[in-house]
Amino acid sequence: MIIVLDRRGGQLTASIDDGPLEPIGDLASFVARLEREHPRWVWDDTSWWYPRLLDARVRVERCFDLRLCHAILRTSVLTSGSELARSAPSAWDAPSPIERRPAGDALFELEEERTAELPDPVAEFRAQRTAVESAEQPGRIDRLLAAESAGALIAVELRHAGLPWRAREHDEILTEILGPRPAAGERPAKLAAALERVREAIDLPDLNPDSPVELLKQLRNAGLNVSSTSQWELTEIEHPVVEPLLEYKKLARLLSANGWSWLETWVADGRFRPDYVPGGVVTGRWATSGGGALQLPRQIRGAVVADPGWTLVVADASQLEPRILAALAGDSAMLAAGAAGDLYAGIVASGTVETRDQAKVGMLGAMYGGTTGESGRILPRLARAYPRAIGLVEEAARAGERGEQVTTRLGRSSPRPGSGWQQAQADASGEAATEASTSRARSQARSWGRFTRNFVVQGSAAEWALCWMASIRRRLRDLGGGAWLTESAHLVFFLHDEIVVHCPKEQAEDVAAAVREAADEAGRLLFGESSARFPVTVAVVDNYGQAKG
DNA sequence: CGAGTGTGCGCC
DNA sequence: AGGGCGCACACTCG
Repeated sequence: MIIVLDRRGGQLTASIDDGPLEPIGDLASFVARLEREHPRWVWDDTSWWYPRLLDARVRVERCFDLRLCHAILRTSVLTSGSELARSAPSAWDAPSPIERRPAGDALFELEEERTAELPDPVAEFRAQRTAVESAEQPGRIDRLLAAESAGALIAVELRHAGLPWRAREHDEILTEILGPRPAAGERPAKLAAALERVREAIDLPDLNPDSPVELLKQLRNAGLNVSSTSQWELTEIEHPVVEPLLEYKKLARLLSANGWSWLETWVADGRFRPDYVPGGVVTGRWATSGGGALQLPRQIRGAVVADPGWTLVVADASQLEPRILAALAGDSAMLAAGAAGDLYAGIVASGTVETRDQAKVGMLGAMYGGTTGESGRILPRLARAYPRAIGLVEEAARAGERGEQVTTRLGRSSPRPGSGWQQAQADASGEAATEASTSRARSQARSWGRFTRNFVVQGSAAEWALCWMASIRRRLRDLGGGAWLTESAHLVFFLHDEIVVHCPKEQAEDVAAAVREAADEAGRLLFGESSARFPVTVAVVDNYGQAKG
């Protein structure tokens, strides 16, 4: 059963299995009643519809998020011949139609106006189905649309549930590292002490360390040969100011990014609720807004504490990206290296490199396009041992340098380079080409090649993660046996290749098993019965800080 | 005064 | 000459 929901003009209507649009009355009771038939709900934007349903304690199993699916179908090479991809940009291509309203901000008029202008979801759904059917392997892109849409549901559920957060533990961590919370406008004791040592070391009592421009000037005055104040450059320098300055920067970073004001702004009622943005990154990874949820430093993860009687199941996929690459390429030698356990250890065991760190640095360099230093030296050895895997990323890079698109396992394609890029390439090969324009074009081409090289791996890994999470969600729901979302095991955090489940203690073992089975299922969804393995590390802990990452 | 830009650093 | 982000802060500009 397919049910398309429409909210144009502020009027809620529904079309069931291609029937006419009819008014639905109360949204939550309508959805709750029909959900028993296991329909696929089709709507313009999950982030508009689903929070309302969850607030009324109504969950749905599956949906198509037309806006997210539209973005995929417009760009994918698999559907590039379709009407949907060839027509002019429409309202469906508009960026982020819904901004979260700060509490108490009355933007009601604005929203009314917007609803009136929304495009027709029924027509859009038909166009999308036609586009999918036109694809060479419709199942591939259809799986991507389903996964992307499942992700949209999960994103709203994550925010609804929130990440359990203890202000008291957070404060203790900050006090331990920075000293007690100071009065407004003052530096915490340990930060002030580090600054004092910096000022002594270069004898500048009124140095302002928070201004990179001034700091750089002063460091150069003091005789340090640096071109920036970044830590990677400072660590190379032998000077008494370096140690205290790096210490200061570390503490200042914690204070400004995740200090007491962060806590007051983003944590309420014992929960941290960021906005997750599925499809927020071109590669298909999620973005977040509000509180920097995807950059939570390890230092403060100890503030994530399970409720009494509950526990956290933390799971991350081991060496996900190189495993994805091995599977994409069907590189049997690399698949074998990952078969026994740690993939990097397997590369060492094969005799390709000497240490685990070399294996890791070399693989990361291959996937990111690193050419210098250690990774550049190791790459030739990897290329000899794993020609298919390394060949796949090299080919993706060459395609990008030619301005071509590349495509992930399930069919998300990289964007075409912008007009500026194409113009630069054209200029460099034209009559009036100069040495400068040629070299600029080369540099831009290589840069785009590094992007497309990484796109296939990062994007396919993001697809695996979506499938993994969707499977976890389904399994947790079965475990819950009818209990409401937050009253049984549920997802509370997601970080590219890592998830956290909050569950009653007695469910922990079942949850751990579900998470592992879901990883196997995700591997099959992407790669069928390949020999690719996707092991996950699972930890059952009281607080997130105890899970080793 | 707010908007926009650059720097630096947190995460994967 | 290393991919993808978001955020805070300093700073500039209108």
